[in-house]
Amino acid sequence: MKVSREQVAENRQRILDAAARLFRERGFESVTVAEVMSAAGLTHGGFYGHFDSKEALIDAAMAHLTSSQRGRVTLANAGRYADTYLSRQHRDNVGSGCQFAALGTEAARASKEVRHTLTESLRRQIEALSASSPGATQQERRRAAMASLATMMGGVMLARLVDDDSLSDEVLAAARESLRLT
Amino acid sequence: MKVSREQVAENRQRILDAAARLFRERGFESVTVAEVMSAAGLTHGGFYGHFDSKEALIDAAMAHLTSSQRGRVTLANAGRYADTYLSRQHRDNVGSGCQFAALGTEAARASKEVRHTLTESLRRQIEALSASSPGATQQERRRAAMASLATMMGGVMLARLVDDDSLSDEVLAAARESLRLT
DNA sequence: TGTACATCAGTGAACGCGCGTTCACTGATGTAC
DNA sequence: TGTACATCAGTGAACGCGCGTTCACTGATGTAC
Repeated sequence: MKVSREQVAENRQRILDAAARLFRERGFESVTVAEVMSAAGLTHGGFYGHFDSKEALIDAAMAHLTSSQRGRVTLANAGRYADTYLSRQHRDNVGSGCQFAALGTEAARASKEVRHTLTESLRRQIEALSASSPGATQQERRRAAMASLATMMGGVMLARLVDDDSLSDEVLAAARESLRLT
Repeated sequence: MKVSREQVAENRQRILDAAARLFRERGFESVTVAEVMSAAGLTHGGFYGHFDSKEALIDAAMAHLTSSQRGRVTLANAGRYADTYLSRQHRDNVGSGCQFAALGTEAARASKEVRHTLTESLRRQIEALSASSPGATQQERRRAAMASLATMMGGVMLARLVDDDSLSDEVLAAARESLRLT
């Protein structure tokens, strides 16, 4: 049955929200189109009315996250952002967390489009974080921001893969500590 | 046809080498058992004589890497290791590089066994790097080592996913620079 | 504003391909004598 | 040391399941009058 234009737009958002959460939780490959549609309250057949392919959904979901998360960093200063990023809260909620820490190594092998989307997203995060990073020159602050992001993303990635809670906490604390010193 | 015991052992090593390379290059899920066997110069049917399942191969391949890479860090001091790790050479050769930078976000969702294998591998890397890390106490050196590893792994992960060569180089340089300051 | 009809978003069955896994078979190995 | 035979690593066809994708159909929407 046909649905209203508003309903179509809302369904599309629900598909993107579900995809963005499921992809972060379980990876691009092991999430099925049918699961995404079901999580969005729809049936799988309607998927291709919204997207050309699963690949296109991946790209759209990454872009959706980028736009919905824009501006987050600038709300806090660099140190506060790092503490939030390197928290147990973030580590334990991969489905609503940073797409780089959740999908980074897979994204490196993703389509040209996905990589481009994520590159632009990273660029914005670097710029936002540069503003509140230490350094005398713009380039120094930019470098500090890039290094901080690497530490944060690497730290959360490691904290998530480790199977020992105490080591995981140690990794988060060590990364937070090292960012406090910069 | 039956083959000699030495040949069996050599074949097993070839399967593990091929798997370790292919998994790092393309991820656990998109590499097929048949591809691994073919890369090892065998046919897919013989796979189950060596391993119980693809999952068991993933675990064995990660353990294989861990044991074959043991001791690498200790050969150089922390700074030299970081420069090598954060090199274009490493970034551009994912198939022979660090398993965490190549597979980290996928590994966080892998089996209990794989996560355990990687946790032990990380523990060894932390200990090896601690020895040449800055800090007055053992705990400070350990924390410095963990933070450095997070920066290195996050840096290479980001440098690989970015679709812009100059930004990718900048990320590597920024991470190297920040480790030089610690 | 009300009615008739064309449109089209969503449904669910079906398709086809790829992949992990199994299995009967082959023939070289290695052991018993 | 040489021979006969049991073992078993590897082969390649086949199986079955799951997933991305397609398609005929349904029925609510929204437009033309």
